[in-house]
Amino acid sequence: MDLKHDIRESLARRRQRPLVLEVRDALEEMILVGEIAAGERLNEAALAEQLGVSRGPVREAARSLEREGLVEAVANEGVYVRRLSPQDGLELYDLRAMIAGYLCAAVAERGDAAVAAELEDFHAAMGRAMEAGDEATYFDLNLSFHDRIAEAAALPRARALYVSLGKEVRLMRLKVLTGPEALRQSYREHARIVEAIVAGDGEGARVAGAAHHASGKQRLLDRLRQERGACHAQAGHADPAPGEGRAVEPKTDLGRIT
Amino acid sequence: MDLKHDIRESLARRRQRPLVLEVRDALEEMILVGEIAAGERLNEAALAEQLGVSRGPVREAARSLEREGLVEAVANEGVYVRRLSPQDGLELYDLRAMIAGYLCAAVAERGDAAVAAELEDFHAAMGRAMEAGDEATYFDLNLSFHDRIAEAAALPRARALYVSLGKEVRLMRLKVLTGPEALRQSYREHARIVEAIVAGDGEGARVAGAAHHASGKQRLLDRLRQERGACHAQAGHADPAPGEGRAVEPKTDLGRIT
DNA sequence: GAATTGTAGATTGTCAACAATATTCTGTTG
DNA sequence: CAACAGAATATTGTTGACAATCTACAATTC
Repeated sequence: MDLKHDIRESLARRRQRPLVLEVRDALEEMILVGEIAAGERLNEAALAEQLGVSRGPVREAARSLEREGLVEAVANEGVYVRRLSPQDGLELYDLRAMIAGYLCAAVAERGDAAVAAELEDFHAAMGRAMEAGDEATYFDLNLSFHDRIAEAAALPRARALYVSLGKEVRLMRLKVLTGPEALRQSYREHARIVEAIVAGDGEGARVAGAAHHASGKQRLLDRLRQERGACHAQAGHADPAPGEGRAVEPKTDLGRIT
Repeated sequence: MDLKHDIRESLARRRQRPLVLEVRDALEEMILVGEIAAGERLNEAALAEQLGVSRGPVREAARSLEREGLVEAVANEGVYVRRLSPQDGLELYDLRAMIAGYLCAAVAERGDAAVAAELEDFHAAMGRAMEAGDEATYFDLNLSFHDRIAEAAALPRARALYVSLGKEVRLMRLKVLTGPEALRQSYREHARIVEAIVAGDGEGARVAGAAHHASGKQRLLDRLRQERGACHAQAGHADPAPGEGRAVEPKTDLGRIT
């Protein structure tokens, strides 16, 4: 209900922002935060009422989110928060790795000393957070670090893609950057990236950036294996044929992907 | 006007396809074909009437196209067919090259003999078209060839991205694959791709696929230089400071592309 | 008792009207 | 004649209502 307040307020402040954008942001947030779970349907009327708007903007926002890959629409039935299979997740990591490499290379080749210094500062701060064992701070700084690179590359399409894929990844709701070893590894990889950028080594930056994300993929793989194992062990419940662990089709079987 | 007929007809045939999808396809076609020029505004009411629907579905379709990068919306003003700067075009080619490489590698590593054989057939047919100097046929086969690869890779997100980026590229309306030399070069590069896929050489396929698209980018660059040269020669009009040639104001001087 | 058909409720699909905003044209003034 | 103010017009933003469709449940039939 306070969401409604939020929207109305920001609406009053700046009338030039169309409702559909507010609604899109609100829906995106709900989805990414898990307030609307994966596989769940978005009820237009309910959401419209909750947000204090009519259904039109909600529908438009949903279309937007559909193209971005956060939801999928089924005719005459509704839009569902997308549910990612492990394969989908791995594919997303691959794509993100490639684009990250592209962005890092661009930053390095651009050779902007100010940006390089800024990244070094970020890296130093992350080092301190790591030493202090402050995972939350490290996590935030990590986000900013990569955002800054994406921005500094001056490649708008690639940046948008990178951000968008990042949101999609979040749909899996698997925390991958946890534990002191993971942090340490991340830190080392960041060092490589910063080094290459400072040195103006485009190819090196590409490789370092891609490798960094690839190791994230590796941790995801480990985590998936571990989850699958735990699932089997703790319940042994009718886990439908391994490799088909997608489940929760919106309705018929339009859902199963794998 | 016959578009209206088309839509109504297909609507009557299969009622399960929401209007917004028909409208989206129609708009996309209009844009890609150039019926609505780059920089032009999409008039909701006019389009709605032309297509025989109300403005709701048109608006939804526009949002969809916006996320795909074919149009950009300005608040209280309208949505405009996106106008690509040369930089945008080059960035699109880079992204497409990376993703193409990723797809080719996946196909090669999948090692599906039937797909490999199919691609060899395509390639042979393209060779015949090239010998016959039949550019149109070569062009179509080229499309199918790459579509087939994208499909066979079984990477849905990457494929969607590849297709989407391809549409964006078309916004530039620059024919890059023309002339016997270009065809011959394309054919040679295809040969490398097919070779690597047949051999199951993932890394080789990636490199070959990326290189193929990179040479497309090179041709684009040449073409841009040539256009710029011609433009300067014939008019010498106030070309705003090179490096700032991005522009893309939807309103004022929407018109010049470089 | 199981399967099937019919009906009621809920939800999405579409539309047309109204409100808000931007653009254009015209008349006035310096 | 140029520049500006203001009205007229065109266009987008938003809404509530209606139609079409689907889901779930109950009654009926074999």
